[in-house]
Amino acid sequence: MFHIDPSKVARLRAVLIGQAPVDALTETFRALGDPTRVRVLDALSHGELCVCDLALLLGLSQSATSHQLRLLRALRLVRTRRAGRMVYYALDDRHIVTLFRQGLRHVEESAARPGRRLA
Amino acid sequence: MFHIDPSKVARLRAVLIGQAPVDALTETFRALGDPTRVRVLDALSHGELCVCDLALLLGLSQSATSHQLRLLRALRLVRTRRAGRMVYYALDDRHIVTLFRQGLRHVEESAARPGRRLA
DNA sequence: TGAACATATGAGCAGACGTTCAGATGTTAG
DNA sequence: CTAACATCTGAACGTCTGCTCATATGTTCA
Repeated sequence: MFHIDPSKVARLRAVLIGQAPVDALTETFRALGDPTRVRVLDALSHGELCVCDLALLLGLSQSATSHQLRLLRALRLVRTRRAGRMVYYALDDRHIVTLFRQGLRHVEESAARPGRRLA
Repeated sequence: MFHIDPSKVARLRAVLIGQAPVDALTETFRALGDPTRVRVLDALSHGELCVCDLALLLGLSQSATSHQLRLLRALRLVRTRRAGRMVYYALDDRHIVTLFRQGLRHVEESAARPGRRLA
């Protein structure tokens, strides 16, 4: 394989982020890269919800909802509050909403431009 | 399945974002949810690169690099500039960098807190 | 305690994803 | 034109993902 400018590549290596941040970023974005989880976070951005109401809202089974919430919790995107047998889920912090809204801004602006898609 | 507050759920339905924004958001975040693509965008945030140098930088085959760039281009995250036989890729707009950096801020702050993980 | 309830979790499966491999496309130089 | 080159693309393959199903955990109330 041929390369135009190996010295530029060498210089870049020193600037790029390391494996740990890459992996953390990937995990976070991957969590947001699923329609169900996007809808979960959108719903929770309006306030906490118990698992059963969230399941009703999204038209999901209780099990599927719980599995997704578990994943989001492991990534610290949501946190829980127990109230008797119910468990209420909420966004972990304002950072998540910011990230979410920034993504929305991108897709809205992107949709405004003429677009080509994959086959 | 039982539900605590169906009326709250009904009220929420009117506020949630629709399917088109959900899908667009999902697509965008999913594109960022892969370590290879995270590294591609990180690299391109420092300036445009041709496919071969990008492949060298990331230790990927030319084909794998091209496939990923194609995906990123379809999502309007990167754009191309042809110069002879070479094709240079660059981030499509500043929005992408913002989204990327906001994600970084989250994972850095999140890493600072004590964390629990999945099994 | 025991029954009912709300949620959590493990196994299994169909579909999606990222890579490699082989070959196509489009460009430059002779 | 042909040869060399840089990139693109389709097919195929192993892996990962998100769901369902069945069951476990932990709570409340009689």
